[in-house]
Amino acid sequence: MARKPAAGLRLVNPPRPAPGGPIAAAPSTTDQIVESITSAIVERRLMPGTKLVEQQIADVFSVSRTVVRQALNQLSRDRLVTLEPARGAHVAMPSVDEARQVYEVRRLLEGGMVRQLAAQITDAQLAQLRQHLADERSAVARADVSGRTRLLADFHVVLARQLGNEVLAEMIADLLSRSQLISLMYQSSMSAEHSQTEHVDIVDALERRDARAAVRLMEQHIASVERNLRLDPFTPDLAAVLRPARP
Amino acid sequence: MARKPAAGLRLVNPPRPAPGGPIAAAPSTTDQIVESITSAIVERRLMPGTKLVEQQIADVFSVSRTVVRQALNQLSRDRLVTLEPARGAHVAMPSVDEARQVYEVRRLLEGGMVRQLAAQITDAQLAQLRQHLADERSAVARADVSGRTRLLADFHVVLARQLGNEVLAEMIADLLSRSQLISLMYQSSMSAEHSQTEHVDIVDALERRDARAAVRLMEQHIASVERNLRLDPFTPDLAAVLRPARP
DNA sequence: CCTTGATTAACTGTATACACTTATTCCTCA
DNA sequence: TGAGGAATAAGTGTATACAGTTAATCAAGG
Repeated sequence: MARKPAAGLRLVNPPRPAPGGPIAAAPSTTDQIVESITSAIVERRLMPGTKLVEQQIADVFSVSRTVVRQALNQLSRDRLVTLEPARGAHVAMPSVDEARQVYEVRRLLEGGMVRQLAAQITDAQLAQLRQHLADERSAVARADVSGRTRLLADFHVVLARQLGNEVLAEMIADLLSRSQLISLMYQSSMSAEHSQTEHVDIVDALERRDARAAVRLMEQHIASVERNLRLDPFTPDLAAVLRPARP
Repeated sequence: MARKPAAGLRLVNPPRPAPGGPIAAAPSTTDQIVESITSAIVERRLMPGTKLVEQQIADVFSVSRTVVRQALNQLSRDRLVTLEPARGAHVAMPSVDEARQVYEVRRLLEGGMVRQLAAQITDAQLAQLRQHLADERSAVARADVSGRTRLLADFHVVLARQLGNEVLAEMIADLLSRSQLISLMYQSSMSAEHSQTEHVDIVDALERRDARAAVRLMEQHIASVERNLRLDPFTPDLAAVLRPARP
């Protein structure tokens, strides 16, 4: 590897964005790295099993290993990377068991969530959901892969937020990122169109304030996502799973 | 104010002795510190709001700040401590809103959990639950405060484990530690005896394989725990909440 | 040619150094 | 006396150094 370009004298301004506006919470350098690696994983630029060498990442972001280690620790708590003592960090490879458990918890949580939401949703919130569905549809139509993936996942978080429960929303967001890792690892055959129409059905049920139907549709939706994974224990998608780690 | 007498923190547990028994996964130094601080918080030796100075903790455990910072980062992801940039770590002070949200999620998750469990629980698992109830009763009888607190919380995790869902079990464990912080912050008036008998009722329903009753009892149990908090927004327990961080 | 063991390189884990930020102390002056 | 503000102490954020461990390389022997 070539020598590092003299980075020792950059004491002035690291990539800190201007703190001018009504910012909520300035994202720390660590958070930026977490975000960067997370999206790299979810957008399949980093395949499951890929080794994440601290110094390499540090060079990419022009920071020290200290910061990178913090980021990797956070990612490991999100289960997106695994840390083995003295062996380093790797993009996680969730097992079939773990996959099933994640979807089971999601059915539990999100089923209960829409049951409550059906009882208290407002017209303004329904309008917000309709808008979200329109965005989804448009992303699907434009074949905007990363946009539609994000929107299809955000749908579930928006529902949680509408319950006014940030604790729930964060848990679901965590489960969703794990779900996305799982679905890329097990090569989901689910079409985005199908997911999108199921979302529409759920919102329709919510609009009718039909709790029972909303729960049933949400559970079916998650089950259908799970069913479209290739979870057959004997023939996981080896090509995708074992592809040599070369970004 | 007079100068602080240097020893603001009394964490007690210095390095843990060699793990003699069956090794599961060698707990790293960081994990030991996380565990130590967690139990200090849950057992009320560290009150909400207490500042956690990195160097002091490092001295207690004879490690460098590097390790302590890792531990504090983990704890902050568990929401047991809050991290403010350049201002340090403090034992978290969950808001009334957050408290309500945590219990709402617990009702959702644990209600669904016992519903499923009622449909599939085995006699061996029931025996394990009975044993756990006996342990609880004995700890309550002996007035073993920290033991009974732990056992009453573990009951919920045991149920999750019996579903064979480790993902669920970990989520519930996280929610429980947050619940414990909440209940010590808002001075729960709930008696351990009452909690214990409610646990018995839940197991009874599971033994009858009565899913509906089990769900109802679990939801009532969690609601009753929540109801016994002093969550009145206008008169939180200021004495406990605002006590200057001086053990 | 494959296996095995020693040597070397690469990488992680922890400690330490130092810059920068926040809190405290203490002096000055109204 | 008390408010303001510079000086100072305390504490956090990041970089770097170094020890210990794992993985890779290569040599020799079966």
